[in-house]
Amino acid sequence: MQLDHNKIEKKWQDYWKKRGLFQTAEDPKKKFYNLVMFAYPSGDIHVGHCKNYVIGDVYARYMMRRGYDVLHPFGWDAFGLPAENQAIKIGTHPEKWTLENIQTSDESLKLLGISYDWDREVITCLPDYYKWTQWMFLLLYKRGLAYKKEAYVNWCPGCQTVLANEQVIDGICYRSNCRATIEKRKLNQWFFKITEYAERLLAGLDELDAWPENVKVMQRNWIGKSTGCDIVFKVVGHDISFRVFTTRPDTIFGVTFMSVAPEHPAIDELVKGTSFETAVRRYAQEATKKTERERIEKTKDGVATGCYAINPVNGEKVPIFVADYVLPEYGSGVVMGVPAHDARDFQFARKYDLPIRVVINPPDGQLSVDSMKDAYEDPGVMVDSGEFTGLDTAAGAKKVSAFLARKNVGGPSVNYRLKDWLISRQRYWGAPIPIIYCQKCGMVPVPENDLPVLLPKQVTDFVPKGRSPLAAVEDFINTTCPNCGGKAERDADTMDTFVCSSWYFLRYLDAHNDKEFCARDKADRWLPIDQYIGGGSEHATGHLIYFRFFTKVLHDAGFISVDEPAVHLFNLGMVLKNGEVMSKSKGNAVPARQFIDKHGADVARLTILFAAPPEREMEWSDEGVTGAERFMQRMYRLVTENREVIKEERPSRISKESEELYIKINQTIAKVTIDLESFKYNTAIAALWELMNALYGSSVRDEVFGYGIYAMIHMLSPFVPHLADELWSSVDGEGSLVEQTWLEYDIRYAESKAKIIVIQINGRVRSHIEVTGGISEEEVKEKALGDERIVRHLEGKSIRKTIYVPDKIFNIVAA
RNA sequence: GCCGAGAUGGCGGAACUGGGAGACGCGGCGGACUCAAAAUCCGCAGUGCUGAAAGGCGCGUGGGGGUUCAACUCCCCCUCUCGGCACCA
Repeated sequence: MQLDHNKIEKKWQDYWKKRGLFQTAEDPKKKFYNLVMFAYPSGDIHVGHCKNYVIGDVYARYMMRRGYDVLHPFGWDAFGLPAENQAIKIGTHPEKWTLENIQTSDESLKLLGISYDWDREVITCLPDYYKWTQWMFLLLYKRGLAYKKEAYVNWCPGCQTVLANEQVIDGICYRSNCRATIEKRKLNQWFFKITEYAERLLAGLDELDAWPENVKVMQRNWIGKSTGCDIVFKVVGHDISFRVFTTRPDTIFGVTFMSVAPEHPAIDELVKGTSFETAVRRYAQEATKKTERERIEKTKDGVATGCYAINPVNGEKVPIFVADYVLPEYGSGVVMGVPAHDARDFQFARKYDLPIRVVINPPDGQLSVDSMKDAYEDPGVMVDSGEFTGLDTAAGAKKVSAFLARKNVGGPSVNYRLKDWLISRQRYWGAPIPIIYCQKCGMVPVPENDLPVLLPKQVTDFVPKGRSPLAAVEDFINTTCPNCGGKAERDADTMDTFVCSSWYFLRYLDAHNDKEFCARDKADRWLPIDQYIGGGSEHATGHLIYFRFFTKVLHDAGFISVDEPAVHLFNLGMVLKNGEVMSKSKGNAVPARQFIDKHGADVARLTILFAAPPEREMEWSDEGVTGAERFMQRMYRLVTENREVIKEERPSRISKESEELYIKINQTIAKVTIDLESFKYNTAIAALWELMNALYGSSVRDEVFGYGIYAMIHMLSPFVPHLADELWSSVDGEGSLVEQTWLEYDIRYAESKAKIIVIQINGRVRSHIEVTGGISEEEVKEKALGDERIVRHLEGKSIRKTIYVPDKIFNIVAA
């Protein structure tokens, strides 16, 4: 009797669809929003992609059986560079390529039997979606959170567009097919003011108890809060003062120079018309041309400006340098140089023979400048610091801050590493930025009624030339001003696709609404996401910050009541093949469709689920497939060969010889239930496998045995739903198992009656005794000491003491 | 450099709150069925020494110390792997 997976799977998928089992309840009594991160449509899906969907599906189906009204949607993050690059390569339109990919992938996904509510599918590149992406832009614009500024930005020469900070990894483009070294360019670009939410994004992490710690740590690092103090240095002979940030105000008496970033706008004025001008200009120019990496890798250097600044605590004059180790984007782009207590300043001072002044001593010693090989950066005690001498770092920092504040030359201050999110892109395949430039009125947002600003389809030249291909589309660019009706031009840039993905979870709630991105009552009904199943930790400092940011903005604007999007987050490990991440471009992808065709969706599901715990990386191997296939066949046979004894009632009478089997059944129900709730699907399946082995090995074919098979069928349903429903119907079960309440175990038979108590001597296992029912410590001791092997081992030794762990271990300490 | 996660048989991986390490699977070996093979079913198996065998004794969760009657689990030090951050003042 062979299992015909193709036939069975088709049958049940059709049935689920016909019954509308996965259509979301309009009026949920017990809602559960189960969300799997949506995907980029890159051709067809492979088994590596399937992991996310399968794991999300197991959870969704389990929650359905727990009586929840589950919302389990899917969609496509459909804008983005690969479509455009493909268009350039083979001449097809990005939209065509993308929509075809989506269609193919949808078909494959449906073959997997995932319980999606397909009616809510969202596709971000379609106008009814990106209309609302543009609406989001306008919302941020109105709230002062979207702005345009000229700044040094990350330019990817490969992609011919600017990138957000989050998309630059080690100075390299984040796109795996690009990996070009990022350059700095001064350009006028759109930013979202995520920094305004830095503190709330940071503080909110403390409330996210059910997020993995590593993701929270990564976000904290990314936001990079430091507390310190601002200090104002006046420049001698100029009407300029620098407000510098430091985390170590206690080292203020050790300042011997200042360094200004080469990008700093004040440089011009400092050196104009002086003998330093040429050298400084040249240095600044060269420095700005360098990539971030080049700047990091070279030794610290700089150039004198001939100007001096005044230390506000002691009135000392210190020279001002331009140095490219100073970052223009952090703090004010100016730092005070304290060589004795900062490694970078130390290097710089040694190079230019600047004075090094020790103002902090270690708690238990004394530093001397001559013998110092490195800066002393740890906390210590202030010395040579006027009235502050003798204070330790913590107290000193506080006192100095307060002193500066009192004198109105600085004071306590906080800085974040997080930078504003650069969202404009010089590429075609994205949502157009809904802004119009009027010669008379200036920058004018597109009125909401005019949305969407449609992406023109007649474009044929997608080759990036440093500006958006849209700039060349006259029909698109030329428009009239919504204000005055005069001649005007549209913004030619499109938005970062991370903008599209920052709010997609809201669109699922009301996917067909053409009046709002989502009706308020629907948002209130379904938010927050109860379980977010994330693709991997690479999203920790990108998408997972952005969508928190959007949630907070929409909350502040009164559109949703939550201010964190997701309660639980579960991050999955990737699927590898031959030690590398499975992907089409690496050529190691196992196409899902092909695999399902040959082995079936349930085998694919089982292979994925059993191979490794979901959060860990898993290596795809054919050996895993063999096991899964065997499991399916054995289960199928178990049912077909014993159909007449399968019973859905708990056994009324438990005979002596089937008692242990009944206990095993109940233990399995308990174990599988716990594991389902905590995403330990691999051990849940191991438990099912054990029960199956026990059923195969059972010598009785009574009602306990029959109930065991029944329970197996039940428990299989989240993991291998097609097989489970097929078996369910073959034993006259009604409908689909997703409609059946999850099994409860019989608490009276949850613990094995037969116990083995291990007898140890000095912690080594020497023997064991078997007991059924209760036994007292005295009895155990008596039996243990009477045990032949124990007696032999105790020869010539005396018993010091004994330890008894009830029903488990009896340890004799002897010497 | 800093932060986080991890290292367990030939392999993927189990092990509650400190209580028999190696569940379950793959592969392997032996047996049954078969003319034979596949499939299937049953059994064996961490490793060393010892024993004809049943068994016995030792060693074993990256390495080294420690706490404990008892350590994969707790503490200290070290090595390696993976991920993140890193000129952030």
